[in-house]
Amino acid sequence: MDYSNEKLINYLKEHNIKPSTIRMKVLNYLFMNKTHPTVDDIYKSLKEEIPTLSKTSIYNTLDLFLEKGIVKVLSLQEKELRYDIDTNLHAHFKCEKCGKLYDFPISPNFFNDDHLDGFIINDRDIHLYGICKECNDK
Amino acid sequence: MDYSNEKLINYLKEHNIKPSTIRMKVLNYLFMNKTHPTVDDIYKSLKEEIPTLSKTSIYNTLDLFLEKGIVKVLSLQEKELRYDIDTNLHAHFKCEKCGKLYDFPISPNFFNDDHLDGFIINDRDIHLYGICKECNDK
DNA sequence: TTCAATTTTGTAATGATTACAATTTTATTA
DNA sequence: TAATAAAATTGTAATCATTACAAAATTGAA
Ligand SMILES: [Mn+2]
Ligand SMILES: [Mn+2]
Ligand SMILES: [Zn+2]
Ligand SMILES: [Zn+2]
Repeated sequence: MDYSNEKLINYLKEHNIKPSTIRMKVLNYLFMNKTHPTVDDIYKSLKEEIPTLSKTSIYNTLDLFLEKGIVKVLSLQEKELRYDIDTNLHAHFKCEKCGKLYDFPISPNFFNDDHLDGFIINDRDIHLYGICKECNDK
Repeated sequence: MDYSNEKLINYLKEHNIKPSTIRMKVLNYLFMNKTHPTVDDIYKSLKEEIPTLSKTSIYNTLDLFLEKGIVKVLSLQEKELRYDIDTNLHAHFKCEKCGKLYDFPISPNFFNDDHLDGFIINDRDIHLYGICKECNDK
């Protein structure tokens, strides 16, 4: 079930983003598909309901969302870029077999490390790679 | 002080890599510059002593080193790729001001997490971003 | 409705990486 | 040593995701 226009508009406004058709569609997609999609995933899916859609618009929209802090871009191995609507602190596990990207929680004081005294940490990427339980059980 | 040819050749042979001029030069560069260099860093530096050097050779060599497991490639934010001759478990801190990439140790059982029971972890990337002590003190 | 601002589109440019064939170097054999 | 084969290196062209940018469409105030 898609999000209501009202909810999407409010969410965008709360984050100082002027609502527009495409911004609402992309936001709805990200809310509905918490699979850490790529630019192409988003583009291909939305292209079906908006045949005139341009990929540049997806880039523009995601760049704006990044700037306003409502998405985070994950730089994975093999130059793979994925977008995450969940900007709260958490880590990721990428299955090398099925390609699925799993979330898992980490503690905020994960990095209370003497070696980093005096360092200001603004951002953290914790990416694990391997075989997920599901693929492993087969 | 550069590494001796003998040492470079032995190191390559130990890792099932046939020694060659360029492989030795790249390996020596990586041993001497533990700064997590980019392809371009390596290319530009070696180009000075080997004017005929082709960038393709750097790509070839690093791909071979990766395949044989003697380097690790770090996929950082902004699509930045850096090469690390230290393949032991450790984490990285990138300073957003000076650009320097710091190593810091982490414990092997860092990821003994219930959420990952049944998952096989083959590789870990822990990348922090912020301002380093040195930049911060200024 | 008119007009300006903003959004969206479409196309061309960019730039890092890759593919691949030609050349050079190295090692092997006669 | 010379001839030959194998491997390494080079140089150029192709690829492809992303970016730049100008044109077109849409929106929203006056
Ligand atoms: Mn996530
Ligand atoms: Mn390192
Ligand atoms: Zn899997
Ligand atoms: Zn710094």
